[in-house]
Amino acid sequence: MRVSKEKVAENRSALLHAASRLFREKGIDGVGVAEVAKEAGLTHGALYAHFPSKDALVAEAFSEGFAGNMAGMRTWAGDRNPTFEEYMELLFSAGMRDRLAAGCPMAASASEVARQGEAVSSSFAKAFAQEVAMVEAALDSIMSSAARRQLAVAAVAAQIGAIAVARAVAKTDMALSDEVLQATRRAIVANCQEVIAD
Amino acid sequence: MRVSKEKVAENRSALLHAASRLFREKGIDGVGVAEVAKEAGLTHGALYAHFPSKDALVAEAFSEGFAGNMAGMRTWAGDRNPTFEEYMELLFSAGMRDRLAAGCPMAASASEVARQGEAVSSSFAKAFAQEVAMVEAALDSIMSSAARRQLAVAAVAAQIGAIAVARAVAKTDMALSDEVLQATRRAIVANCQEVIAD
DNA sequence: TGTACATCAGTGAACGCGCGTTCACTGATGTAC
DNA sequence: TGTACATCAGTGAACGCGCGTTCACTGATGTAC
Repeated sequence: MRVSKEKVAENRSALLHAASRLFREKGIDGVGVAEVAKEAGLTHGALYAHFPSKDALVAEAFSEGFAGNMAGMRTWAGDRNPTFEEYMELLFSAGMRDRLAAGCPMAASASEVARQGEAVSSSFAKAFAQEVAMVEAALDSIMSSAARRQLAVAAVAAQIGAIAVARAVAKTDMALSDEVLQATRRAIVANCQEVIAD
Repeated sequence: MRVSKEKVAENRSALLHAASRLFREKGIDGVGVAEVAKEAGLTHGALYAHFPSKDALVAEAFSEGFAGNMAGMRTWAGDRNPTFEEYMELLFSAGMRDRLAAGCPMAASASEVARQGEAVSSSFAKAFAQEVAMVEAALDSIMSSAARRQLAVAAVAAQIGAIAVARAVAKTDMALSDEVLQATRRAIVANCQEVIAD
């Protein structure tokens, strides 16, 4: 039966949130449209009134999840201006590794995105650029803009790798998992300090 | 019909090679056992005479693929002793990004491994440790062993992230893809030089 | 060395299952008068 | 404001399909005598 315009928007949002959470948790191929719809309190048929295909849902859910993550980081930052080191401590923390469902969708899906369609790839690229911009803004203004850009790109790429590796080995070697986060963060932060010192 | 012992070993090897290649190319969930068996010149039923389940095949195929990749790197190194910088140039190259089927299985499956069983996680951890050891051996002996270890762990984790990100955005933004590889490699190499300079 | 037979890798049909997607239908919402 | 009706989000059965796994069967291999 037809539902109110408010309810339509609400359902669409519920579908995106459910999809975003489940894809991060179980992988894109690991979750069916029926499970997403059920999680949102709907049946699978209703999903196709909102999205033309699973692929379209994946792309939108990725943007949604990333936007939520960015908002979470802005909340964490509050009104103080976190330093680069503080950002890195957050991004490479055990909490980031362990919060799969609410964490960064880039780290959760990095290797899978390469096999998805262009819409998903484009969403990923946009999200990456946004996170780079956020990190760049936290970098000391002493640095040249080119150096800031390079360091921010390296920091975000390294973070995605470190989180993915830390998650992959967590099931069998927690000490290694912690070491990966710490070592990668220290290398990135040390490089930042070196650039400033020059 | 029964086949000779040599043929059995040959078929098992063909299954592992096909699985290893296909999983990297299409993802673990993206390839069925029938496709793997067909690629190896067998029917799907035969696969279960060699492996008790798909999960067991995945774990062994991962080890196989990683061993092949390590062997390839040793061939590339030859009898000269590549420097850390040379290793990084290889690991962060466009060729590494583009050679999905023959490239490093860690970068191809990083985010998927977190959702697999313990056998796969254990295979991943072993492979990671081996690559770290290889990179560590290339590091200047001036460094303390702790510093070498930290730098090698960071380098391999950052490389996995950079390759995964570079592949994810390659479909829509090749300039960004190239930039990610270059920026991450430079940050890691610069950090190495800084450690040496201290 | 030759023969009889147990072994078992490989075949291909079949299993139940969940996938993404479609569609006839329902009935409350929103709109035109 | 009240009524008649078109719209369309949501339902749930059904589609063909490929999945991982099982199993009765085949027949060449390997072995025991």
